[in-house]
Amino acid sequence: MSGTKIVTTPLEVDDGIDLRMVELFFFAYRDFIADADEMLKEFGFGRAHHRVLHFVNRRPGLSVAELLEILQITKQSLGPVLRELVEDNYLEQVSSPNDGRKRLLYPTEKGRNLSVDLTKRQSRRIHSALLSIASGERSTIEQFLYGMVDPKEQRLIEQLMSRPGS
Amino acid sequence: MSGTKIVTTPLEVDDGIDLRMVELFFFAYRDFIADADEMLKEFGFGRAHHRVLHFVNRRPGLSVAELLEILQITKQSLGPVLRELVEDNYLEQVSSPNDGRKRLLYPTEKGRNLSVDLTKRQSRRIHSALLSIASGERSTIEQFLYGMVDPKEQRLIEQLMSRPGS
DNA sequence: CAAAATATGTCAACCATCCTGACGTATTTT
DNA sequence: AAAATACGTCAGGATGGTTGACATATTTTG
Repeated sequence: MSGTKIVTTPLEVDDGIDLRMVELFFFAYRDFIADADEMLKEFGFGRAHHRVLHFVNRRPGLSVAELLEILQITKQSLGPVLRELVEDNYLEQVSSPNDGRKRLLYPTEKGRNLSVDLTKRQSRRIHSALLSIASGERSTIEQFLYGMVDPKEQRLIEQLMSRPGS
Repeated sequence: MSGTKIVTTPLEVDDGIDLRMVELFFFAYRDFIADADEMLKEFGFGRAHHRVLHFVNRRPGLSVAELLEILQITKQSLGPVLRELVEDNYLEQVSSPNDGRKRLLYPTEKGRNLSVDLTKRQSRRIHSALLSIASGERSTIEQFLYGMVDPKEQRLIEQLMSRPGS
């Protein structure tokens, strides 16, 4: 009854709601991801392929289990994606010499090139966005983005982004 | 043959690839959107509902056609989403007094409240990310995010983020 | 060495969210 | 009166994820 009355005033910046930042962040990401999506479509791939390609390139020799852990998806979802990437020669699977059960994932040169191209495109957008910004303030942006990550996850991604770990 | 050789060296920051920024941006958005997703799930809603709710709150009295324009989806995709939001009393549809064909969309108080709650949560994350940053540098972040948006779209979203235009 | 645990792959069924195309209806414009 | 517009809806399909169950190869354990 009373709760169903309609509201005619636009939602505005108040109550400490940082509407502007929320919307900017949304639109910025939308266009950022579109760069890669567009390129992937030409290859008949989707975002799942992109993520797999990226992390295998970041950590060549990853096992399937480790990849699932990072991506937080199920084996059954990964299956087709992995198969396609291997069939089209972007990745290869090699039985681990230490533990024959494990299939280690490596990019081919073709896979490395695609990964680089995808990242380069996204990187170019970032670069041009940074042009309008004083060179010393780059670290401010990094700090902000890092601060947006869940504190629980910060250590994990720190690790992921740094040197290959094992 | 030669192109299928496997690569064992990890992808690193070089060739002007801003790998760190690309990954930070990805993880930052992942957690940013997770805030809203989590809350939406409790209501049985998805991201499509979120976007509709948001823009109707931003511009009460929007027509269906205008909404489709903003969301860049089809009428058929919007259909079920709109129906659910209306059924559950988050939105109402009112025939336009000027043009009876148009159904203007308004949030109910319930819809306004949910929209505010969703945005507040995302805003809180932004706020805490900004805490570690010198107060004067907020505009740097804004400038960066704005610069990430397609130049073609910048005017459009500028307009969307400012006053209701119609 | 036999049994249990692990790593992976695969089959089937299901669900959500988008899509295109076609058509119906109410309303307004010409 | 006819045409165009705004909206809704029905049918069919693609994608990308899910869970459960089961098969196989390999390693670890008792």
